[in-house]
Amino acid sequence: MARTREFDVDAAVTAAMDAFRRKGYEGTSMRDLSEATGLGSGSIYAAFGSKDGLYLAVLDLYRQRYAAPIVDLLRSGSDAREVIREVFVGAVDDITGDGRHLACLIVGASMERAQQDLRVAERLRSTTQSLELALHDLLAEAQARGQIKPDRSASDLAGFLVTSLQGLRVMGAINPDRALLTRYAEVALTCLD
Amino acid sequence: MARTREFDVDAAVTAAMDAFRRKGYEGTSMRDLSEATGLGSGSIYAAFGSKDGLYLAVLDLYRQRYAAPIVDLLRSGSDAREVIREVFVGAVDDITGDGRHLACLIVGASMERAQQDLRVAERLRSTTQSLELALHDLLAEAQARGQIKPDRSASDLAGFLVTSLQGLRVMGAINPDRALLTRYAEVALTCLD
DNA sequence: GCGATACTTTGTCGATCGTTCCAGATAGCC
DNA sequence: GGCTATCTGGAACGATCGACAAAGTATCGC
Repeated sequence: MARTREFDVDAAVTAAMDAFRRKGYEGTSMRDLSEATGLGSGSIYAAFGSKDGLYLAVLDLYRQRYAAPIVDLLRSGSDAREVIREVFVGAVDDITGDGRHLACLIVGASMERAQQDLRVAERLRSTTQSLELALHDLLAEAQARGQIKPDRSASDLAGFLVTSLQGLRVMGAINPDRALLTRYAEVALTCLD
Repeated sequence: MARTREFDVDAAVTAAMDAFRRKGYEGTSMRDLSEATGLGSGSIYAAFGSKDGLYLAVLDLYRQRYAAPIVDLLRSGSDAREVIREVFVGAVDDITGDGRHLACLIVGASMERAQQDLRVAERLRSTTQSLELALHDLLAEAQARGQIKPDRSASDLAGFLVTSLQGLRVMGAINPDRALLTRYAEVALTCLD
C-alpha cells in the first residue's frame, strides 16, 4: 500500500455542489471547481475522472443528503397533512434560507443537463420517483383511514405535490420572498382537502 | 443611405431562441448561434452587440410571442375556469408537443441567468408578474360574481397557478409524459373549487 | 529507515470560447 | 452607372476551456 487520499471526498463534493448550484454546469469551470474544493485539477481528475463525473457525484450526494431525508420523513408514520406541510415549509426555507442564492440542483440539472447526459436524466427520474412514491404511499394510507378524501388518485396527488415543489423552486429563483412562497405553498396544500 | 439589412431579425432571434432552449445559455456557443441563425458572427454582433444582447432579445421575443398571448387570453372576458384550463392544456401541449425537447426559456433563464444578469432577472419578474396580475384580475372578478369561492385571496391563487405552471415545465423536462402532466394539471385546477 | 506506491501539484496541451476586425459584396443616391 | 455607405461572412485575436502527463511529495509495509 501507499499514501492515502488526503482530502475529504464528501467535503470536496459539497464544495463543488455549491459551485454548480451558483453558476450551473456549463457556467462552472474546472478552475472554479479547483478553487471551490481547494484541490488541484489533477486530484479532481484522479478522483472523479472528469467534470461530468464530478457532477454525477454531486447529484448523488444531493440525493443522499437532501432527497433521502425527505423520503424518510414522509415514511416516518406521522400524520399525512402535517408531514407534507413540514416538507413544504422546509422547501421554502431552503429556497429563501441563506442569501447565497443557491439554485436547486435538481431543477437546474433538469433544465441544463437532462437532455445532454442520460445518466443525469436517469438520476433525476429516480429521485423524483422515489419522492412521488413515498408521497403516494402516505396519501393512500391516509385515504384508507379516511383522513383524506379518496376521490382523487393518490398518485395524481403525489405527482401534483412534487410539481408544486419544483414550481416553488423556480418562483423562488425569480423572487425569493418567503411570505409569498409560503402562501403559494398553502394553496397547494388545500388540494388535499 | 446605403445597403439595408438583409436578414430578418425576428427569424434570427427565433432561431437563436431554439438554440438557447435546447442547450441553455452557457451551453450555446457563438458558433452554435451562427449556425442556427445562418448569420456570420459579425452580423450578430452588429445587430445585438453581444451574446448577452442576443439573449435579452430572445427573452423579449419570448415574452411577446408566448407570454403576451396568454395574458390576452386571460383578459378576453371568457369564463375563468374554462380559460385557465385552456392555459394549462396549452402549457402541457407546449411541453410535450414536438419531440424537439425544447426546455422552457423562462425556467432555464431563472436557473442559469437570473443571478448573473440583472436585466434577465428584471424581465423574468416582469413577465411572471404580468401573468399573475392577469390571473388575479380574472379570479377576483369571478369571485365577485360568485363563480369561485371568495375565501382565498385572488392573488394567492394566481401566484399558486403560476407556480404550478413552472412546476409542470420542470416535471416535463424530467419526464415528458403528456397524460401524466395533464393529470397533475387537473389536480392544480381543483384548487379553484 | 528504505523502497515502493499513489496522491498532489504544476505546467501545458490542443480546442474552443466570445469578440473584433477586415476585405468583399450589395443596395441606395447622384 | 459610378460613388459611397452599410451590411456580410470569415479569418484571427487573446483568453480560457477541459483534460492530461510528468515531477514532486508524503505514506505505507517491511
